Amino acid sequence: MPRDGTATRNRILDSAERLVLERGFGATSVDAVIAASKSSKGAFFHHFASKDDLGRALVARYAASDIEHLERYMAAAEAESEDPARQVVAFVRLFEEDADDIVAAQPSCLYVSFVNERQLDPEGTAEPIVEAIVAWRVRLLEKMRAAAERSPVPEGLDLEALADHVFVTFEGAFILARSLQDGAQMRRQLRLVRMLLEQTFGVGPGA
Amino acid sequence: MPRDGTATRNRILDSAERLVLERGFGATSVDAVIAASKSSKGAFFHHFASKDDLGRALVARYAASDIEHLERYMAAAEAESEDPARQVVAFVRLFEEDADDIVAAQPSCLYVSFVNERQLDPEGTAEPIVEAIVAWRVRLLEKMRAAAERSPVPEGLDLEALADHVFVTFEGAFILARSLQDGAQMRRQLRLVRMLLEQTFGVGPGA
DNA sequence: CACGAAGCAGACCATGTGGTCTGTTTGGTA
DNA sequence: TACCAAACAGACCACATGGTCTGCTTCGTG
Repeated sequence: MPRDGTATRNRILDSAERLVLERGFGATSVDAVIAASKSSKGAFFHHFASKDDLGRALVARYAASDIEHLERYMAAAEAESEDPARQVVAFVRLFEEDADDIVAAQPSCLYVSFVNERQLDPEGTAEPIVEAIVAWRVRLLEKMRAAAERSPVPEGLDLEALADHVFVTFEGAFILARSLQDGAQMRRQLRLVRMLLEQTFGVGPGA
Repeated sequence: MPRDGTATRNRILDSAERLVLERGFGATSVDAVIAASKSSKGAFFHHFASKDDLGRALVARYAASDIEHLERYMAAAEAESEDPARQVVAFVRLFEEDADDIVAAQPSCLYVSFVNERQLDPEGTAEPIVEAIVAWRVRLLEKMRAAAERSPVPEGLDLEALADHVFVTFEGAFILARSLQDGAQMRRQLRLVRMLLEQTFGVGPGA
């Protein structure tokens, strides 16, 4: 294996991700990506078969990082307490504490760009996104089910919907924050959901 | 005033809205809009100065319709009960009941397309969106404040965030539903939020 | 009924776009 | 050191796209 081209490939992916998060995938030209990553047409199409191929790679990488993030924070939450209810709350609190940094680092969520502009084949791009969503759902749902067994929850509460609601809040808060151009909205929404979860599972703010 | 061109203009707006909701604004070409609306280049640029101008008109119309929707359902909710807490719950329930129709009629929210692909001048497009968001916030916040005065809510609850959370859930649920290609997710998320609100403001499901 | 402007049709244009091709450099390997 | 494939650089191309222009049709009005 001659020279390692992974560095260039990652530079392209990084630049593309920044641009897509700001302007959307359709509005991001490959020329713009090339300019931002200080590479060339030759380099780009050496590493990616097409623009759509870049899109697939972007989503795959983003989703993988997302799942990794989920597992890391879930592990940290599990280290805080044995009680599944407190674990769920701690999990959301960890994201809440990082909310400002998250929004500052990325003004939007990559999923939105690709889910909304479905000019890519659904098979190739939707897959990693669904995988990530399901990962969040499964991980949170097992905690919530365990928590619901220990302390009673409201009659007819849809735990699966509640598990998904964390993802829903993330996506919605991104849009709210971006619309109002106020990054603090993410933190506020996450704090709210954390409190609703504390209330639902009967977990007080105390240690 | 010669012949009335409003009909053509509306046909263009309707077709454009459908296309943008499905493929995003950037991925929607004016040629596609012209074809879908069975009009012509001449007609298009007679009614709209540019593609961006169409975008502004689309957002303005959508936001106005959104606010109208808000007021209509809020009035219906107010007709159901005198209790502000029950009014809030009823308001969400009305959207919950229409959830399947809403998702079927529009696979996404127009706001997302324009907030995410900010290739339009922020001044022209962001304005109506912010206006609509604030309208929802103000309308729900007054109800929630009144409800919070009657029955105690959890300490430190951010009522403004809770008011915005309805909008956040809408936007997030659109993305969830579209990602999973399951329109039922909207209804489930709205039902969940309704139950969380019932719980928060101490309103039982009974009449 | 003339006429003028709004409404509309469609050929046409300039440019930006995704993608190709040829050529050059680089670095591991026999 | 000769060699070769990977890694790039950048000119080039075909085409889609946003936008213009000319001209025709329709209708309210003097």
